[in-house]
Amino acid sequence: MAGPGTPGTESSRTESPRERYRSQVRAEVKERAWEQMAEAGASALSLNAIAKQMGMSGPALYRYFASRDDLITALIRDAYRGLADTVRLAYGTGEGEPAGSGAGSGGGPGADASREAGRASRGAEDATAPLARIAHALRGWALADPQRYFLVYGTPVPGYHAPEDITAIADEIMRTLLDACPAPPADRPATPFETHLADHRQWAAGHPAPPAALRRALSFWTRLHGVLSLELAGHFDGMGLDPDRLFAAELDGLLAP
Amino acid sequence: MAGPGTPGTESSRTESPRERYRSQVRAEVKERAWEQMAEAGASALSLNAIAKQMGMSGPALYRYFASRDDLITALIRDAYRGLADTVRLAYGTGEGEPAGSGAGSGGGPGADASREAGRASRGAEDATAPLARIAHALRGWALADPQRYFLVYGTPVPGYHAPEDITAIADEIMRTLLDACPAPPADRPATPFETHLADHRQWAAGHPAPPAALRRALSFWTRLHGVLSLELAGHFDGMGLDPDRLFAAELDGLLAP
DNA sequence: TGTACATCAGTGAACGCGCGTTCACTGATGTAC
DNA sequence: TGTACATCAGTGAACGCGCGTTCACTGATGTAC
Repeated sequence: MAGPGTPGTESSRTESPRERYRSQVRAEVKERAWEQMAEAGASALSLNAIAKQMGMSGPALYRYFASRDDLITALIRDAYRGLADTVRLAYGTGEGEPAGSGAGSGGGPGADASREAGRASRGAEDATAPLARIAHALRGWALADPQRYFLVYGTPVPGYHAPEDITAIADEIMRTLLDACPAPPADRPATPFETHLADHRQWAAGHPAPPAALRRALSFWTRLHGVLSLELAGHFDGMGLDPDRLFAAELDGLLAP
Repeated sequence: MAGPGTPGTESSRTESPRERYRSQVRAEVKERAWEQMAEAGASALSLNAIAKQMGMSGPALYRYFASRDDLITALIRDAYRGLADTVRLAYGTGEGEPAGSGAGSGGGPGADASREAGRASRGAEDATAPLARIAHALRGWALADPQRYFLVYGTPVPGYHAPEDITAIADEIMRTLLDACPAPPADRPATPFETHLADHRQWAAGHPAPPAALRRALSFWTRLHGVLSLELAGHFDGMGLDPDRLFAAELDGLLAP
């Protein structure tokens, strides 16, 4: 269940040369896969096409992925992992992923290192600043590769159920959001919906967040996903408005009372 | 460009028997297509499979649709049309689409008829009531067939550009939202973002809505899409919370100041 | 009312394609003594 | 350091599949005189 200190997706300490090579090829296959997806969408992903692009024969890829579905699942996992790391990093350090970063990475080593240090060094900042940083990091990550975002939050494939280790990453993302939600004034009475949430918080099991924070984390998630996914899908394109400002306005409304 | 009184998608007045038959078959093809999409997603849609299911040979369908893409475009158009009609109807009458209505229809005759009557007969209702009605109708429409909703607002196919008549329907939806947005107190100063919107309102060209209403219509759209698309994609599934209440809460927050 | 013709729905065969995947095999790389 | 063996990456041929789409044709339905 993704304990602390989980190593990066591929490379791990003390690999043999062969293992290193395997990791490299696996990584390149995925990179080509992302390129293909960016060009024609997830449904167009083809093992043979990837192999050809890499100068190999089709069957060769079966040394690295058991099947096409296996590759896709790996991509989904990497997307979730990258998103979780981006969010966690933005929460912890005051900066999101470096602006122009490509689709690859997945938040390798170094993510853990600077986290707590960053938090401690900040003085008394606005209580909502972490959420704001997360929001911008999230958007940056999504804009860098919209199809990657949609692989996480886009149109579901009717029969598909993500394996447990992926849903664990999804939970991790929600926990980070909860971590980032400021505690509300303790005297305010809980709304009926907040009470409902307090009674149905499987997704926040074990987290000390109070009802109002549950509510806020949920709103943060659903509202930002709303603007962001419409932007990524191009629905604002002919409208004339500036998506940056729309996002900022939505974020403002979210952070203010 | 979808003027007033546009007839239903297929059937039109004084059809010859052959034309009627054509319309029926076209409609059945689409119905099977929706079924197929509901089972395995849009990418799995196959003309041959539809033909087999209808007891015909594959090439027969080319009498009704010029190509697979042509069929998909027709489905997208119908989805937009159905959504626009649902929203317009909810705005005009005080009721959304009848609860259990299937994927077919597309808001045939009768929609225009009862519209204005319904508006007139209501007394002094809350100014936000139309938006609330639209919201619930929207959700009902989406839950009735999630893949249909995602065909409109889901993961985009990278190269695809919708034909003009479809984007016209999208505009129509926005206009209805603007119609439904209550006028704000005239003395409140516009926020910077509202000013920006007032200066970049291509999507609201010709509509008399004031800046605050533009803002509200946009928020309505993005925020409801946020909750709804996450719900439809199943992201709330293991979380324990009640999607009905989450939606209601988000709607409340949207309608209150 | 009946005949001649045009329209059009649907068929079956065929084409070419690219897909995922299996299999037996070659050749290079690493390991053990 | 050198030899014997095991591991494993990659190949090429092959299988079966279903897809979209074209084409020449049959047979039923509608239309004109």
